[in-house]
Amino acid sequence: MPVDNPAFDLDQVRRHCARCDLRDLCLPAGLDAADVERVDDIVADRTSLATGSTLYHAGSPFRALYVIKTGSLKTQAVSEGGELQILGFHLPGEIMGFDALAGERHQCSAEALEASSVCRLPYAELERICAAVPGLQRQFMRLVSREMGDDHDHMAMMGRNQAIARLALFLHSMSKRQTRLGRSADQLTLTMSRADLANYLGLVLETVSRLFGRLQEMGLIEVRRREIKILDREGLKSVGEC
Amino acid sequence: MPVDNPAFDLDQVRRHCARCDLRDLCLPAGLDAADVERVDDIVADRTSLATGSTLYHAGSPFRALYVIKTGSLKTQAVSEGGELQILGFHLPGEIMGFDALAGERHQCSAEALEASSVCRLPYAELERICAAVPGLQRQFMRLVSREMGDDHDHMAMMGRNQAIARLALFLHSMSKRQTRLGRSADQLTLTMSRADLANYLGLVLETVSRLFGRLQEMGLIEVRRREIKILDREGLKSVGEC
DNA sequence: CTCCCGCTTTGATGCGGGTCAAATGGCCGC
DNA sequence: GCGGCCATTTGACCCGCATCAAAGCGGGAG
Repeated sequence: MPVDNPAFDLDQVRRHCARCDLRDLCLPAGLDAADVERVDDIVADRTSLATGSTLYHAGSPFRALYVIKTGSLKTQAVSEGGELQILGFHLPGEIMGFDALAGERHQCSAEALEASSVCRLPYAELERICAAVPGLQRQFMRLVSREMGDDHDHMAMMGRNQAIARLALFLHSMSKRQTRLGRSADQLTLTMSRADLANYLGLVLETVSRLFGRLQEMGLIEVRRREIKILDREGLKSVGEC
Repeated sequence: MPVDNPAFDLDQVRRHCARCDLRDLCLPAGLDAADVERVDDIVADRTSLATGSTLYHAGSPFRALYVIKTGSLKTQAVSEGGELQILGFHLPGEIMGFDALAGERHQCSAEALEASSVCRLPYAELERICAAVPGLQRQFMRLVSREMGDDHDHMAMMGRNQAIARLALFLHSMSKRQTRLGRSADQLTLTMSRADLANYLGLVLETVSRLFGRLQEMGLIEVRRREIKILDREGLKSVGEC
């Protein structure tokens, strides 16, 4: 599963939360140096994932949580009837695998949308040091709570029954999430296919494609393949309100 | 907010997780008697809620989590454009308020669908004893994880674009959740209005009403107002698969 | 460079479900 | 028991999105 690249200075990438760009977004946020060190110690490894490779499969036993370091992933569940539903797209600093806790097994699969890397956190050890480091416990809860908030945004989006409102809301929420990472709010690089996006939004891919066209004609965005530039944030927001 | 009824033996209802029917579903699950006692001690109060009354409002500061003891509630969020989205229906044993942790404020409102009661868990104290009681920490995580799983079920439902599949999936998942409570799997008493249900499913209420009719004609369920009897579980399941 | 394959766009058509409208039925207060 | 109100059902119409089909477009392999 881990992809080693001997030509690369692994030590720089693999170790030390203290030097990670995401430290203020991730578990170490708010901890002092000594406690960051303790988190650092339980990170089992920092795995690289190629595009399309799977971090975990639905049904496999739960051992660890993952925090995304770079790249992006999608989570998806398959119903008994074989219907696939994409549950979310996940960006750096976000925690993954939490829905497995209740049942001891992963409830969905996670797949890399581009070359990505994640930090693996064996749950047994995380649990142990959470009890010892109160600030970590709190920050962990915040991350999980943030995931839940993202899920609620997703639901609110699926609730709109104008298709164009869904797409507008999606773009708006992606833009908002990008800013959490310190990236530009107006320049999005979508890493998922139109088919993935359509599934996520509860539409078919042709509709999504047409709607990108419509939003562009309206002067709200500029589309070039998966590169999206937001030209009129307010206008986009109002389209999102049906 | 708390409704006192002096004719009722409060002590029996209000205190003692040890005697609660939900103890195996709720936070005390898996704890020994001494630890259950410690959980008991931090339960600030066991509040009664009348139909339509609000447990917490979106935007209000976060202080406590709640576990439902009896009855049912809905959570809903209002977008900036004033659009309302029902995020979930919540049954006894489920934990509420968790999505507020990330932002210090409640992100959605919670309203009782019928006469209900909840146990209030001040978060600061819960955090404190979670660190001290490892089994509690774990069970707390399980409850939160279960909430997340329910949210994912909701998304999978919204993803189906056949309206009748959504309703069938909803009925199926409610039935499943009922069984967690030891209730009959085939007899549902819906506590939400058709309008609430429609909003939850991303449909309009007329459509929901017609679909109940369709499912009844198909011999899969029996509808009488909000009382639903499931006649053909397998058939219902296959309708849910589009 | 060229071929080929998968992703994306664009077009034409039909139907499911939204919308507007009105009737029915239960429940509560009086 | 009666009247009024709100929840729910039922009906008619029409639009938006799914469906089916085909044409661009870009990127990777050779």
